[in-house]
Amino acid sequence: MRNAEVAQILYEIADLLELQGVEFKPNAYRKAARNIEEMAQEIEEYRKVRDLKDIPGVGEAIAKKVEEILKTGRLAYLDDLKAELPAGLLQLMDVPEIGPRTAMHLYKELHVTNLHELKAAAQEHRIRELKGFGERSEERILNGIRVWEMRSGRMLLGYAYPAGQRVEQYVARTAQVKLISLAGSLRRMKETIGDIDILAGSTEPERVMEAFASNPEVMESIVRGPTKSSVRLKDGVQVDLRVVKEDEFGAALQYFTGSKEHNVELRSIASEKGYKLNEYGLFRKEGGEVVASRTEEDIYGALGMEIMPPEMREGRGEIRAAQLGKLPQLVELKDVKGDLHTHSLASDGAATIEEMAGAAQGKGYEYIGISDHSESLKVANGLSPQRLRSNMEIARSVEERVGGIKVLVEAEVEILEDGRLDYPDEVLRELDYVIGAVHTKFNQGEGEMTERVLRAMGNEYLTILAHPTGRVLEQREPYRLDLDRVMDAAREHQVCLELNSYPERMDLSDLNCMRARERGVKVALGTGAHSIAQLDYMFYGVATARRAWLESGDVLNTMSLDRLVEFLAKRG
DNA sequence: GCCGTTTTCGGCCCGACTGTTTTCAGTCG
Repeated sequence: MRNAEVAQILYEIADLLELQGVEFKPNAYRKAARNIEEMAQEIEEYRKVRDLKDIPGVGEAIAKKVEEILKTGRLAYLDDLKAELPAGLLQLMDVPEIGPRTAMHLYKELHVTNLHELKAAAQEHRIRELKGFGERSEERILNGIRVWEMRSGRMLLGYAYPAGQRVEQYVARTAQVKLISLAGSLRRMKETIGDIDILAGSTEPERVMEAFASNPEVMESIVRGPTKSSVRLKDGVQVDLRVVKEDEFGAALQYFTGSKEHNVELRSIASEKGYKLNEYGLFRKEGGEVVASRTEEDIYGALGMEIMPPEMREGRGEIRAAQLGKLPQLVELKDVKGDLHTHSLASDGAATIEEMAGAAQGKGYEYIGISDHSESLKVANGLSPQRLRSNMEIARSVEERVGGIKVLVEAEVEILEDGRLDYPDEVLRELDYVIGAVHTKFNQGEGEMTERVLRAMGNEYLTILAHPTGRVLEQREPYRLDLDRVMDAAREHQVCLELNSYPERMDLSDLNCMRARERGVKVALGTGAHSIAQLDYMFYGVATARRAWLESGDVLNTMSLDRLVEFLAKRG
């Protein structure tokens, strides 16, 4: 059983307990679930060598339950909990504005057990008759259902970031805005974003709120207070704006950047030190005078630690590292010396090799890898060996014409159903390096898929495994693959795992990149760009690498051209 | 249910906003 599946069961327990009005336990279960979900190792392996109680948040009781889950694949306790309440009640809590209290209340008073019945009850005006509810609450619930029905999931970072920047710049034009920043999960560069958070510093919040609401991209206003407003943009995404005084900006930025787990941890440290931390500042508990508030550096500094980049603030050990002065030197965009995965007109790209090389040179890259698809991927106009060779010649001549950039000729080679590569070795040998990728037969079983990928990695010409889990965010689950074995093989054969920066992929994920780093497997950054504009996706790939605590030395293409060539020669 | 250089028992982050309230409960982030 996978860590995510174990965690899922614990999350479900938390939701059910919360529904029953049980205090504190839900959070205990969630904490344990989250730590299991994010473990570097499969919990089945972990159990063999260590005590489950060594996992933070897992004590006597949860350890026993996890044992039961791992042994039997299910948990009697969860079955019992489920038996006490209708299954659809959990679904109610997915509707914005409906929490555990409201869900339970509606169930007890109106016998509403699922979304369908909730909608009917609201439309028949039965909710407004309840004590504690009114016309407005009923409308709010109906609106919540509409939003729930409309929303297709979370927004991808690659699209949310530009949207956030647009709104930020719009608000920033207001004269009363002295300081402004993106905040929340967008500032932490999470791969998907629930809503966009923006923080402004100003002494005239009403004017800022006015400007915010006047943005032509705004469809409706959700809440409007003196310090907090929320709107929904025409494309459905929610944007929250907070306005604080300038000298509180640092405290507020820290607070609204989060994550929740990071903040909870930081607050308890503040409390241990005799302080109280909130969005207005760090205060002494006794007397209440301000200790720090103006900048984030001041806050973290007063708590006895270095400030860490927003991408790290996920409550994954960064606070401890900061206390010890052992924060990593995260990789930066400027460290990247070239894009290792791009496409040209020859297969399914939209630009010529010359145009791609010119754009790469304009970015200050030392090299670019042109990796068109291999022959069997017909939908992408995959190249026959003959066309591949003519592509190589074009690349050489481009190199001479454009100058100042090395064009590496490679290919994104299909890993066939049985793990063979789509070109014979004598063709692979001619390439500067080889990227292997799975684009077909996603539905193989875990054993079959793992063997397929391992066999391909055993090919001496394979340098990089592209988008190793095959997921497409919000669309397709990763294929069934034993990633632990793949990572072990990657280390053994010196194969690099790709962090494909295409917003829909972002594969490996931040957590999987962390696992790669811990195992000493190098990560190769590539955009999979099909056009010149998409070369910019490198920015998001670097951000994800930073979320994985990767340093420049963990990433293949921070190498200079000379070192890269040396590295490739050693392999092939 | 978990956890501990203030605790092995008694805590468990904290504040804004909304709606239905005469002082607060629920939700959200």
